[in-house]
Amino acid sequence: MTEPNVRVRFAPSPTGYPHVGNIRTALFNWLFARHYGGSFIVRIEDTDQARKVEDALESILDSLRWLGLDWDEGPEVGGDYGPYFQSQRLDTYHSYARRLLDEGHAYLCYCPPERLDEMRVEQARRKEPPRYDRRCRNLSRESRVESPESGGEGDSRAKRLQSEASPERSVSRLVTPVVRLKTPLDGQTRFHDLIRGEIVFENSTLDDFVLLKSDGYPTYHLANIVDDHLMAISHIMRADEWLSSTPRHVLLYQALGWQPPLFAHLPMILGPDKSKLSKRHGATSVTELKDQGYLPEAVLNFLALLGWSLDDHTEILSREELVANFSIERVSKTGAIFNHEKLRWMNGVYLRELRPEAFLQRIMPLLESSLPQEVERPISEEYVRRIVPLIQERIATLNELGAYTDFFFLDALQYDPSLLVGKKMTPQSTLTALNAAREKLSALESFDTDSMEGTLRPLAEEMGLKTGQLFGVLRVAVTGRTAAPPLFQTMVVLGKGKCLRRIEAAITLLYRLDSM
RNA sequence: GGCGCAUUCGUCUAGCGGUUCAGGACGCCGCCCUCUCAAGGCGGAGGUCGGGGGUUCGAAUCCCCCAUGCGCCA
Repeated sequence: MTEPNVRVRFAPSPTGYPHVGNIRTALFNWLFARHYGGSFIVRIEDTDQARKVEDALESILDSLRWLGLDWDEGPEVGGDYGPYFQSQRLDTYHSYARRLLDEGHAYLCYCPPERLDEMRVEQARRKEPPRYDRRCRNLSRESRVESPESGGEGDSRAKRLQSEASPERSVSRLVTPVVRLKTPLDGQTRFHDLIRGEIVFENSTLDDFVLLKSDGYPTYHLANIVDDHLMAISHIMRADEWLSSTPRHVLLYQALGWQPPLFAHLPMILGPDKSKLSKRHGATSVTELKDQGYLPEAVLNFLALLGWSLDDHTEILSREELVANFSIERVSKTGAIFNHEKLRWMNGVYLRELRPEAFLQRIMPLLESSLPQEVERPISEEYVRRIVPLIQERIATLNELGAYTDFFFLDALQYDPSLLVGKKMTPQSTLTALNAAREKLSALESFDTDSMEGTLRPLAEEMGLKTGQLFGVLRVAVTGRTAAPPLFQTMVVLGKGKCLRRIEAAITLLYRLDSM
């Protein structure tokens, strides 16, 4: 606990569903904050109105809650540094843009989009980097007014916002300029990254980037810096992809006379093709993982290990252990491919670790919702409690529940009769075996595993069958599947009556199969 | 195109100059257990540490160059 006043933030845009990469970033920030007893802040970067998605915000917050990543300040909980929605902080951005303008660190740019487009096309043709040519950087006030291209349009609201930001109201009434930062023409901008060390950029490779857009909204750069400073953020932990824009941010901090926070750029989460993980790689949102039957504690553990490790052998870590051990020093530099197979394995580990009662509580709602219509509701908890020990170590995700449980609830089984005929067996021998087993079982007074085993094993021998052959036939008859929990235990749960009925049904099926 | 970052088994990673020409995990294969499937146990295949130069008595570990990948800039 050597870092006092740790304040970190997770700043998602509500433009889509909670991507695992973003949530992993949230997780690292949260772990860092909790490790040092600092604050974890959620700030919503909702200035891009065009890309806003309706339920995205709720979905993101739900994901955080699902994983148990609680925030100290932000939506729903408030805090001393609010508001925590950037769309409610426009005035703040405007005042800082104005200040930069007043102090000569920024200028108004009247270049219309068409000109910028042409410029880019031309730069691309000459294989030059696309950059703003600083045409408006040294314009006098008069020439701006007369600038022939400056007939920008825009809705009146945007103009109003712009005029608030502009000290030159007479000008801004005619056009809707953007505000650009006056980037140093030479020299270097350097900063220290906690994960990657010293990073240096030549200022000559930076252009005069936009701070305030013509619609009156700030760019990511401006809003970010202003908010991080005003919210007293101590460390910025964000994805690698922002590394390239960090020199711009540093320059902005300098222009505003502020001390920048510490930076730590996290490795990204990649798809199997090593490109940034996206929808086309399959399930990428935490919501989807939840729907696929993954446990939050497994996802948390898995995500923590994507880009961070404790040592050379620890794989399973609880939330508390993660908090206790997390450190930026052990964050790796390279992007990590999201490996579903490993997540599945880990989920199985967590599923098996659950106390039977806890496991029961997790699966009850799923059984209620996913079992076929014809199964009577409500599902009996008592009954499921007897099934739990038979399935808990056999499923790796909650979604695999159905395959292992439906036959416990169904009345009549649907399966391919040919499955009944085992290895090195014929329909005839199967039929004989089934009939014999039915007789033995129906004669049983106590329908328990020992009794069944005590009569069925000798029966197999009598009939010249391997136990596996006999049991296999019965398994299919009783469960409709070739892979199922242990036969006798399954039969005990099902009960004598149901088992005998199913064996009889199997015999009927075999007759039909035989006569075909 | 420019700039930046990265490069250890298929994948996640350990390794921070010598006790590691490389350890663990997932996945894969085999064996054991076993009525099937799992779980579990044991074992195996899989990396000339991207390539090339240095530095050093000694480098996966330090430096340089190249290649490749990714990201940002539109």
